[in-house]
Amino acid sequence: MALQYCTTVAHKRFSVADTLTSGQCFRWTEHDGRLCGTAFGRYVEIGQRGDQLTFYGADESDYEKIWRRYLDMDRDYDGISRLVVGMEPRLTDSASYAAGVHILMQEPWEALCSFIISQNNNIPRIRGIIARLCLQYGEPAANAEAAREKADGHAFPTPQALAAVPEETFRLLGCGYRAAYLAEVSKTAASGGIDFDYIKKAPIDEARKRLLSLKGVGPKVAECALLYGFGRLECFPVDVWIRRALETEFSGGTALLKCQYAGVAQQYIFEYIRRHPDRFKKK
DNA sequence: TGCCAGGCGACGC
DNA sequence: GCGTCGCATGGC
Repeated sequence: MALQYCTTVAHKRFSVADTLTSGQCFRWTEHDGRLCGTAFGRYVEIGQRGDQLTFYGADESDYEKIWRRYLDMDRDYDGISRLVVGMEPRLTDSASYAAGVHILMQEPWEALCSFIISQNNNIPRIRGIIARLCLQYGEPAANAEAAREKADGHAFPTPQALAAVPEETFRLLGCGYRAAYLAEVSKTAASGGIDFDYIKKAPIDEARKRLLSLKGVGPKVAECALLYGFGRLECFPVDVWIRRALETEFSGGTALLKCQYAGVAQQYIFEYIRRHPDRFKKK
């Protein structure tokens, strides 16, 4: 696609591909070696060569205002990695595998919906459902005229847009039994019943309590939304894969689950599992 | 073809 | 509080 602007920045030990395909989000697509997607209403294609990142379709202001924060570029991940490995030497290898993974600062509403949809579901199907929702109900990104026909050129639908969608339509889009959850949470959010700003900065157990009060949001979905959508790096989502890893590799327990950067440690474990799936398949 | 999926709510005890 | 079960649907 012809994109009018591009901005290049350098960043050591960051991998945009590892970050955007590490299970934190379900929207980015890869075309011609670039990661393509929309967040905060802007479309971008991100290419990487070594430490050089190029944001096609983004000017410097877009990078500063959106992508720098979305990709969490200002945090000291080297320091966090050293801290995590210091607490848990068994994570040395996975921390190095996943050294380039940052925690995404996604829009809270998108993260919440995405992980409601993700429950008891597989990633290709989750991606399909979210793509159809965005294409049907999400606004096209203002800077991506040519991407209008594709889901990755659309914003995630607002609570208001989804609140107007009948539950049955969510079913037709493939949501299955999660359709009821999505319909209800959309109505709640659209009527102001979810205080996203408060959840961002509330004491963590209070933030958890708020999300757990929503139908269709259990411990796993709440932890994912908090970690990937509310910037709460102390959260540690436990899914079936992580549970298996904890049972096999960390059966003696680990202090990491309660550390300030538990979510980063979880990402290291998750990345490790992804690279060695045969070790963790269900028996 | 079945089994499984980045789980949750309802229910019974 | 804890264990069990049903749930929609498509990928593999």
